[in-house]
Amino acid sequence: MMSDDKEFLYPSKWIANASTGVRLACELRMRIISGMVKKGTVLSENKLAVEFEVSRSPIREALKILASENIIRLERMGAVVVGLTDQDIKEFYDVRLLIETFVYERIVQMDTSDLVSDLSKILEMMEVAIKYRDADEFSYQDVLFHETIIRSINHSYIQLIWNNTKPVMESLILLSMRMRLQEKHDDFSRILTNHQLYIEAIKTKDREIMIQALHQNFDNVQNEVEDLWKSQQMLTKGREQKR
Amino acid sequence: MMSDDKEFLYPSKWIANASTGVRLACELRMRIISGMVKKGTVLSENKLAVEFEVSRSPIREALKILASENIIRLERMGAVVVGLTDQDIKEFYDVRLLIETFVYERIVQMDTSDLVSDLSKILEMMEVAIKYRDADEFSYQDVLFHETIIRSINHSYIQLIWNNTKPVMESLILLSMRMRLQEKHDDFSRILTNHQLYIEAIKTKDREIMIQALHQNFDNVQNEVEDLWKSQQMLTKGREQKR
DNA sequence: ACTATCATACTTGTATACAAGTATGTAGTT
DNA sequence: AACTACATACTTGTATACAAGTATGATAGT
Repeated sequence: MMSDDKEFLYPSKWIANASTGVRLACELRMRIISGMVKKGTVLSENKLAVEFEVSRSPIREALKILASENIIRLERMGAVVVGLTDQDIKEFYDVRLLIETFVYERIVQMDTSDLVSDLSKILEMMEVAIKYRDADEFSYQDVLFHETIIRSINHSYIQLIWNNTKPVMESLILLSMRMRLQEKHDDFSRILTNHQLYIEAIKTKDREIMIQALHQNFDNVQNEVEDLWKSQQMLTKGREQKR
Repeated sequence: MMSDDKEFLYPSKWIANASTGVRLACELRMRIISGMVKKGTVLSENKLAVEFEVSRSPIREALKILASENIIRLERMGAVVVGLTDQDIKEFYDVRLLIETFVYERIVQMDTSDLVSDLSKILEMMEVAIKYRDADEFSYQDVLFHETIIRSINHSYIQLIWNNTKPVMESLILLSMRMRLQEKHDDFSRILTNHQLYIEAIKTKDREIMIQALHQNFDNVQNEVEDLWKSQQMLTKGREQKR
């Protein structure tokens, strides 16, 4: 059993009833994307099993998951950490834009009253999360916001793409929000306004507004990337201090 | 070790040096998509292990793969076969269209001489495959054709989506081509003309031609779906005869 | 000093063992 | 007849054992 007395980057309550393998994947993903585990590192199943005090079975499961996300590369001897370059992150948002544009084209042909209601609820949750300075909860609701939009069109393969990209997005947002909560607190109100714009675009079915919302949202990309590198620097410093 | 003396739907030489788990995933995928394993069936790891004469480890690996493709659904007790509805297949081609359109927008900004050369080679391979009535080889080259186009833009997340959708596409094409080889042999020349059009669109960077090529390609969808249902009927009859 | 060979300590892939939980059917009770 | 309790035969998740292959380094020979 994976002991939980150590420090983990991934919020443990989000995966309380997941299998050990999935939990490990989430944690390793965070460590890799945050830069805590540096790219080029070779991960050995045995060493990971010892480090996390579990057997190789869940470790193998975790590595398979991360490999399917292109975060690591399974080779003959060991799993090589690939990580994310800023190029990767840009390309990641290419896909998000592609998907969300497609989804919106479906949404304008639907009855959206339920969806708008769901999104409004999530938006209020996000406001509460800010009020209590809970970056993790904010991230959770942020991801949920986009997931709710995507699920609404009931499209199996779009959903599949979402499932495959969600973990990376979740990690990116988590790291970015934790960073912003400390240094750039007024970013959050901009994010809220942007999400309000999403809702507006869905409610009015006005493509112009949607384009504006997407544009604003993805203008944040550059910021998030910067946050990521800062986050990595912070982690590095943190670790150096411990030595 | 997985014995290979039984009848398999998936071409064994395509996965000669893959792990047993991956091979099992390919075979199970074919059986599910072809309808040989009916949707709603509950697969048990133990029973599969006995049936394929392997241990549970590779079976688990295979089931994880199929679950990530939404072909099965892992539940508390057993893996439920989901399979593909015609709706799923339509949605599958939505995504293909989305991806290939995106890719083409990148391609028109590139130097495409190498790509055109690669594609021409594959096209000639396809011609040879037809000449020798080799449906499997034809399918292989067909999939490779599209994969080559997608790889050419070097986009990590588009590549990731391709990796996640390729297996299903491969299965669909395989089943469809095997069917057409018997009954609709002149379909193949239409497919070749269509692929020639793809090359033309890439060479000339003329969006009109590309739209035409995509249009023609995805007009085949309806045919492929029909082929799939026919293929299922054939398999069903074949199995009934054996009883 | 340099190269070839081989022992060794790693690696993954697969098989098996064990633990914990769940559906099912049966026996006993009301 | 209907309902409860429990034994049983399943299920998955995790741990461990074993097999086969690979990188590394030491050792012997030149």
